[in-house]
Amino acid sequence: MAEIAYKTKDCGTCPIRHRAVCARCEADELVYLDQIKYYRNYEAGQPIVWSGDHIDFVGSVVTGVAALTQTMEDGRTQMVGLLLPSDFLGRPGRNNVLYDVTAVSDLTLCCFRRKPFEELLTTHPHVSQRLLEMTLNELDAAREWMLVLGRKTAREKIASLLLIIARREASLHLSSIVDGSRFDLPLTREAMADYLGLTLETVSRQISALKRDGVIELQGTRQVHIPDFATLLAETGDDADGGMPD
Amino acid sequence: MAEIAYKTKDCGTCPIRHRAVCARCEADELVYLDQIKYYRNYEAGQPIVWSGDHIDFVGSVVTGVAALTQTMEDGRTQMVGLLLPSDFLGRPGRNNVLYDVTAVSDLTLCCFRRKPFEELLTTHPHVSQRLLEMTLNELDAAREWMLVLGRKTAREKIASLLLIIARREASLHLSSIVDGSRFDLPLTREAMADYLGLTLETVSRQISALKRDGVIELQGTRQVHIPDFATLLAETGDDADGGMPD
DNA sequence: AGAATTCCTTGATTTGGATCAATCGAAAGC
DNA sequence: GCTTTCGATTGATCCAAATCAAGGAATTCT
Repeated sequence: MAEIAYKTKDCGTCPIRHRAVCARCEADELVYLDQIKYYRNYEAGQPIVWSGDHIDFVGSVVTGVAALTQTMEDGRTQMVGLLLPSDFLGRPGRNNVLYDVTAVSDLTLCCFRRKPFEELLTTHPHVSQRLLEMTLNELDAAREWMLVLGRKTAREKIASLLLIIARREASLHLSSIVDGSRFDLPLTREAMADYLGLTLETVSRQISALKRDGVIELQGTRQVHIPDFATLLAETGDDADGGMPD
Repeated sequence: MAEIAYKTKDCGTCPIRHRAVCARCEADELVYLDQIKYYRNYEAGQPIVWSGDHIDFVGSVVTGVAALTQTMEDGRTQMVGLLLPSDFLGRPGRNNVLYDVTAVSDLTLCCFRRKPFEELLTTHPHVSQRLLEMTLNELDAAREWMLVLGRKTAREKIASLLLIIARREASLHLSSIVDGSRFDLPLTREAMADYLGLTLETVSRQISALKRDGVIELQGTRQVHIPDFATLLAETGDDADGGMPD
């Protein structure tokens, strides 16, 4: 079972605290958030909540990876959300979860009890504005994902996923030496298949093909090195610019 | 080109005005919204904005259907948003559009100039809370759509789309005699294909198959009658309950 | 009325990815 | 050290949907 640790220490990647609260709030709000904040730790593979469950917290990923998945009656499953560090989990105003949430790797969540968090939303407008911004970003990501699911080939799907992960890795290590061109895949082949609407065999074959063609290099089965981002980008089928910012 | 009509009359389905503003605001806010509100009309097939364009308004669909689509270099396209009456268009805080937006049928938008609307968001917190709620709903819809794109068969995809449209139609005529079991498809076969990640031939074949099997009835090519919702639901592959509310 | 266009249907063939099946390597348990 | 387990790889075969192709029905244009 998940160990629940009540602490008040800072969690480096929490976007609510750091961007919405710290940046613009007064000290008393920090104290308030600290009072309703706690940490949850999960091991790789553990379920966090099941679809339909009551849920009394929201939170964000501090370390590790969590996945939202939907399952059909006959067992077909599709991942519909991939939560990396700093991503937000949970939906204010809803009591029940619509998706299965599982820890894909070892995972630490920074959680807030839902009721007081919802109160904070009504009393501190910029928190809900920050949440709106984050949700809109997530919607944009979901729509890019739809293009991947609906129209890309297996090879393009794999290339797209590798690029997404590489970029996220890079953004986590902004100020460091790491360039994002070498990283550990946080997903099994099966999880990648669930993300991309493929089978794990096809994922394995396409990764082997990309390796054979020199687009990526592998150390063991999980550590990826991208010798040239442009080559990988060309394999995704996307435009070179990929949507200009603001 | 789009006719831009400056009017102040009420638009029946605008969720910002009716749910977020009318329900909880004072009269002066209505006046303010009226000052920045105007209508745009488009004919079926007309583009509204292209990906990358600057956009200076947000708004919501009053009548008709609009689509957000993404296009790859080689012309493959995927619809990533289907906007029916009462759906919101545009992203506060972003100057440029990420998707092509087109009128699928004749369309009327109720628009607000973006800058004053964004000011309203900061001065009237419950508007941004309402917008958050709407965005979260859209994200849920996007995630259900991902399951459709990633894991469903062509037949299940068609059944799912028909059910989505039937439900939306029904919700628009809540208090009327119409039961949603008979409606006009607002989409061409090609638009349905773009929605579902299929070709238009496959869409046509599967619709013919559902008709042959008595799941749906057709009057001409667009008017659909659903004799029994349970039968159609069974064709979607979804759970019978389909995610319980709250 | 006839021609052109748009939307849809249906048939024949191909193909990319699923499915079924065997094997391998690394880590964990006894 | 040996076995079990879990994740990954690779091969052989199959099938659902794509592709290629021909027409049909309804609407608009001339």
